[in-house]
Amino acid sequence: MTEMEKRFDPASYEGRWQREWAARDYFVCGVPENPAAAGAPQPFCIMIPPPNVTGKLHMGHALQSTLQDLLTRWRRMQGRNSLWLPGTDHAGIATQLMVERDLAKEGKSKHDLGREKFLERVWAWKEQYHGNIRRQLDLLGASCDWSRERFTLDEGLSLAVREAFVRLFEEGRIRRGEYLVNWSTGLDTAISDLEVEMREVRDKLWKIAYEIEIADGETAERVVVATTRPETLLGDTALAVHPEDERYRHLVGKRAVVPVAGRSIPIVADSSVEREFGTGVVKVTPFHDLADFETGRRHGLPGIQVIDRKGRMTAASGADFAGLDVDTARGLLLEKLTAAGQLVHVEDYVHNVGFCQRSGVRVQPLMSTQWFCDVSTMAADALAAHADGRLELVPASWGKTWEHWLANIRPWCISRQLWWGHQIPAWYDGAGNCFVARTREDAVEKAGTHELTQDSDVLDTWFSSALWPFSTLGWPHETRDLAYFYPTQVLITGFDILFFWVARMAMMGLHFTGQSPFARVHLTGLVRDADGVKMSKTKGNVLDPEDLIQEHGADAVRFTLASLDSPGRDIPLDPQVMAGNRAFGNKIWNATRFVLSKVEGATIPAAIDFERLALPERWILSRLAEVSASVDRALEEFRFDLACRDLYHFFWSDFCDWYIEMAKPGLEAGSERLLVKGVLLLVLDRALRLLHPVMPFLTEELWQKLPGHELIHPQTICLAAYPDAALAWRLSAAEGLEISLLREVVTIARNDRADRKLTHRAKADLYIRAAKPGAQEAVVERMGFLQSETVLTLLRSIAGMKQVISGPAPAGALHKHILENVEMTLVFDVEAAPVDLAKLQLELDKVEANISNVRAKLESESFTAKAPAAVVEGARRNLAALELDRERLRGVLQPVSGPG
RNA sequence: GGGAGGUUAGCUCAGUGGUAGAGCACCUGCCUUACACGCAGGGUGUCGUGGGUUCAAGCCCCUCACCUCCCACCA
Repeated sequence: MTEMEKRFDPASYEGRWQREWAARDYFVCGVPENPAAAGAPQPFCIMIPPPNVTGKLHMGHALQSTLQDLLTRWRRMQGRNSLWLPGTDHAGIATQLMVERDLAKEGKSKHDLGREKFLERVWAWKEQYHGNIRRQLDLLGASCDWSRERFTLDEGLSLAVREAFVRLFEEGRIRRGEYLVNWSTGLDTAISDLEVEMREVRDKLWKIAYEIEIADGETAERVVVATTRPETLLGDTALAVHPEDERYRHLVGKRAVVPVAGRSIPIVADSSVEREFGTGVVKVTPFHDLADFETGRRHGLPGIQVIDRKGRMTAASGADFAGLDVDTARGLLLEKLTAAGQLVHVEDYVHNVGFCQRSGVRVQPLMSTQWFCDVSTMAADALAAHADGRLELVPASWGKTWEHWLANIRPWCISRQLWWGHQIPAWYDGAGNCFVARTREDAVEKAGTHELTQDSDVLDTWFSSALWPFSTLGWPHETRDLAYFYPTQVLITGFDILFFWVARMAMMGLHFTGQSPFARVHLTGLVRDADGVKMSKTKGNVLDPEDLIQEHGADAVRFTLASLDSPGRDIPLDPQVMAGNRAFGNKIWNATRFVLSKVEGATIPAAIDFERLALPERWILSRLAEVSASVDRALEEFRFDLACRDLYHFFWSDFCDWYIEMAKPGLEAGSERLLVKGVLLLVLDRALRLLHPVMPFLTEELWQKLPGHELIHPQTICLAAYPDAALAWRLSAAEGLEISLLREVVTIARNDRADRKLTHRAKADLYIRAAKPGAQEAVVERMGFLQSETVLTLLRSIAGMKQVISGPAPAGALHKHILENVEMTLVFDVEAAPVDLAKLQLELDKVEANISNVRAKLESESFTAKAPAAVVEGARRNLAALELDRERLRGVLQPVSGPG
C-alpha cells in the first residue's frame, strides 16, 4: 500500500508532473496517416491568443489559458486528437517601446543606433525574454504542443503576411494614399481608429469673431465661431453654416477673414452643421479635424497643415507660431485675439476627446500618407458567417456588438511608422513609383531596376495576428496540418479584443480560406480585484498569477478562475476564495489518503455489478452518473462555473461527507455489503478523471497512486478516458425515497444533538409510530428498512443510534419529528438540555402561516381548476403534512405552557 | 445619441414559471481513529422600482431608476 504524505503540498508535485508530461510528449499532436479512415480520431484545435513575446502573463492570460487547457484536456481525454497550439506575438509598439526605454537608460535613442542595429537589439531582447511565457504557461499546467510553437515574426508567418498583403493589394483592397489619420505624437506613428480611446475632458469653448469681407457701401459685420482648439484656426480654409439657418443665409458665398492670419476664406453652407450648437457657425480646418476633412472634401476646399508630426506648429502657421508646441501656440494666439478684440467669450466645456490608447497623448488628426485596407466586403462575409451560425459567439449577447461594428466598418489604417514588425512589401524606384511584391526579387523584376528602396513602414501588429489561425498551420502552403486542424473549434479570448483581433481573424480567415477560422468564440470577462475594481499598476491592486500559483498551487488558481467564469460577468478575484479552493485540493488529497488506507488488496474494478450492490454504493454510483452527465453538458456550453460547482459539490458533499461516512461501517470485517472497497476506488478514480481538466496536477499525482490505474491508462491520467456521460447507473424511485429517508433520519439525529447541546457521544433510540390513523403500513415499511442490517449498522455508525423501536416513545420524550405521516422520536441515553420552546414557537408560527397560505390557494377555484393536477395534489399533500406538523408542535408546546 | 450587460443572503455569485440556492464570511458545539485547509448545526432575503400576462413570476412582457462597459466627427 502506498504511504501518502499527510501534508498537502502542491509544490511538491506540480513541477515534477509538468516536466514528466513534457518529456513524454503527451501533448504533441500530429496528423494521422489516414485522417478520413473510419474510427480515426477527430481533431480538436485551439489556437492560443498569442501573448506579447517579451511580456509577462497577467490574470487575464491565466484565466483564458486555464479555460483553453480545460477544454483541450477534456477533449483529449474524450479521445479527440487535441491540439492547443502555443505561440507569441511580436507586439510591435509594446516591444519597441520596451527596448527604446532600455536604450534610454544608456542615454541613447533608436536613431543613434539606426534601424538595422536597433532591430538586432530587439531580436536580442526577444531571445532573452521569450522563454518567460512558456515558463509561466508550464507553471499553470498548460498542455500545449510546444513542438508547434509559433512567433508572428518567424519565417513561415512572415511569408503568410507578405502573401496576404500582396493578394489584398492585387485585389484592390489595399491601397496607399494621403488621408487624415489619427496621429500619436507619443508613439510617433499613425494609429487605427480602434487604438483611439475617447475620454471625457474638461475643456474651454472659445468664441472668436471673424470679420466678414464687405463690398464698398456695406456695413461691417462679424460672425462668432465656437471652437475648442483655437490654434487650428491658423489652418482654417472656410467657415460653414447650415443651409437653412436664417441667421446666416445672407453670408453664404461671402468671404471672411481668418483672425491673426489675415487670410480670406469662403463661407459655405453644409447640412452637417448643427444650428443649435455654439453660434451655429463652424470654422473648417480640413487637415486637423476629421469632420472638417469631410466638409472640405464636399466643398472642394484646400487644407493647410499647421501642426506637424511632433505636435509643433509648421511654417504654414506663420512666422510667429512656427516651431511652437500646440499649447504655447494656443496661448500666443489667444493673446493676439484678445488684443485684437476678437476673443468674445470663453466658457467651460466638457466633451469627448480622442487619446492614444497606448501612450496616453491626445490624438492629433493629421494628413499623412498611409496604407489602408478596405475591409468592407470581408466584413460582410464575417457578418454572414455569424448570422448563419458558422461563427457562434458565446455569450450570444455579443452578437449585436459584432453586427454593429462590422456593419459600420471603415478602412483600416495598416501602416505604422515603427521599426519592429513586418516591413511593408512595397518598393520604390528613384521616380517614386511603387511596386508591391512578395519578395525584393519580384519587385526588381516588376520595376526593371535594382535601384529600389523598400517602404520603411511596418504593418499594424494586428495584421499578422489576423492570419494566426491558419498562418500557424503552414498557409499559404496547402499543408496536411492546415487540411486537418483548420478550421479550429474554439477560440477563447477577452471581449476587449473582439474587434482588434477576433473580427479581423474572422474576416481574413473567411477571405483567404473560405471558412470561419473558429466555430465558436468564448468571450471571457475581465479579471478584477476582490472589490470588483479593474486591476491596474497605478492602483497597485494587480495580482500576479505566478505569485498566486506559488501560494495556493496551480490547481487552486485554475479551479478558482474557471469557477468564476459566468457568462457576461467579470471575474472578481478574492484571495480568500482562492484559499477555499486550495482547501478543496486538501480535501481531495485527504479523501484519497483515506481510501488508500482502507482498500488493501483491492484494485479499481474493471466492471461492477450495479444490481448486487447495497443502497449506499448504488446511490453514490448514481450520483457519479449524474455528475458525469452534468459536467459534460456544462463544458459543451462553456459553463465552466457550473461544471466546477457540480464537481465541487459531488466530491466534497456527496462523496466525502456522505458516501465515505456510509462506507466506513461497510469496510468493517463481517459486513454484508459487497464491493465497498471497489466502489470507493471506482468512484475516486472517476472523480479524479472528471476533475483532471481543471486540476491536472493534483489528479495526476493522486491517480497514479490508485491500485489498478495502469489498466485504465498505462502512463497518465492525461490520456485516460473521460468518464462516460451516459453511465446507466440509476436508482429506482423507491430507492430514491429510501436514501432520502436515511439522510433525513441522520439529519434529525444531528439536529437534536445540536439543539440539546449533546456531543456526538450521546447515543439514542429511535421510536417510530404512526402520526395519524391509517399510517400503520408506512410504519411497518419504515421499520423494515431502518432495521435492515445494512441500514441499522449505518445509523449506529453515523447517527449514533442504538435501536430502532416500533411504538410510542416513553413519556416525557419531547423532541418529535414527523416524516410522511410517521412520527419519529429520539430518546438519548444521557441527560439532555431542555427543548428550546421559543424556537419551537417560532416554528409553529411559520407552520401556521404556511397552512393558511396553502389553504387559501386550495380554496381558490381558479387554482384547482387551472393548475396541473400534480401541482394541486402536491399542495394537498403539503397541507396534510403541515397540519400534522402543527399537531406535533402543539403537542410539545402545550403541556408546558398549560396550567398543569 | 445608439447598443450591451448587471441589480438575488454581510461579500462574490448560481437559479430550468410551481413555497428562494452555493461558496466565503459570521455564530454555536465538536481534536468522532482521511482531513481544524476539518466535522456537525445555524438564513424572516422589500429577488432594484412601478405596472402587465398567468391559477401561479426571481424567471415572461412593458416602464423607470441606479451601476459597468462598448460604439458614436455637435465644433
